[in-house]
Amino acid sequence: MPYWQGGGCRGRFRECGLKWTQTREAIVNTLSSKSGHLSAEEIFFEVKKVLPGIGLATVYRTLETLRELGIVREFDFKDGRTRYEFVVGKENAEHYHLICRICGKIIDYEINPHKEEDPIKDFKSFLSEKFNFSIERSDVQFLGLCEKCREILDKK
Amino acid sequence: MPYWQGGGCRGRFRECGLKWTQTREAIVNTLSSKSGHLSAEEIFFEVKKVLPGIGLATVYRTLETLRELGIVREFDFKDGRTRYEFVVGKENAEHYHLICRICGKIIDYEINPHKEEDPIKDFKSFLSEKFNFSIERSDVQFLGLCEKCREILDKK
DNA sequence: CTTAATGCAAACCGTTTGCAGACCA
DNA sequence: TGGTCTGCAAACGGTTTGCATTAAG
Repeated sequence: MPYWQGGGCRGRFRECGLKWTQTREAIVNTLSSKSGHLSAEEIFFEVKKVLPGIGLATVYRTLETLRELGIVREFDFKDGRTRYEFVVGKENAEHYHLICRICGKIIDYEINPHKEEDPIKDFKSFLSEKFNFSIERSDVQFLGLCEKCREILDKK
Repeated sequence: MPYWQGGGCRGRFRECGLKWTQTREAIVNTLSSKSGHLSAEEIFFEVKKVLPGIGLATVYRTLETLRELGIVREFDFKDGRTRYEFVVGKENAEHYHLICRICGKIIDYEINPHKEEDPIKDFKSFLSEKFNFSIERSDVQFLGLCEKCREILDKK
């Protein structure tokens, strides 16, 4: 059984005086098993398979709690819905996204802080110092054309 | 008279078979005179001072057109509304934003490509090559604490 | 005179909220 | 048992759309 089930997350909830319910466990399990960037609705339908009675509002409320606890992270890919990603086990990892403006494909480039150095670490230090600003997290997206869509465009 | 009024933008509109109307001119003038990151509603009320009969839908439709023409750029600062910025005259400039999570203040760090080199140019080249992806524009935001809010927090 | 652009109001849609009932500690 | 949490449905708010009218070229 993965370590966070009934473990890490449950403990974090309890420390904060929050209750660990089957609904919350189901949502955390979905987030941790499905990789990628899920929308609230996608999570809702996924959890519905296990708990058919779940409500969409509960998913939103749980996601907000999970975000406050640092268990999930929000992303906005400008498609009209917020997307969520499970970050337990990679708390300090940095994400960089390449988003294709044609097909919407998202390439996730992730830095494992134990292995590699953040490629824009120096730039962050520079900005922190220049503006006396404490950077807590970053949201770095590059928009453009993926390989396939560029090939299709080139042929036209 | 600034060069874009009845000039650059008007020409760009005509080239595309689009009409240059007083409404569009008023919106462009507002965008170019008010610096910063305006929401559609802020633009709406600003233009209303000159054209009281303007409708909010027209502002949205015009902003979409301006975005397609590359005259404005969209930003999402996670406050629930899209923000727009006039980019004529700084087409190749890169923007980096520091956003305070307490007061919402946005520090805009802009690179003038004629004077300075993009601080994350190498990282972009690296990603482009690694994923065979053409980066057209970037959206780089750092969230954290500004000087004042950190001082307030420290005193507590 | 033709076609695009506008204003209005209603629709849209992701998200939030109020509340009565259910559940965890 | 007491305080959360949940599901439901209604509300919310930024954005979009349909349509009749107006205005640009």
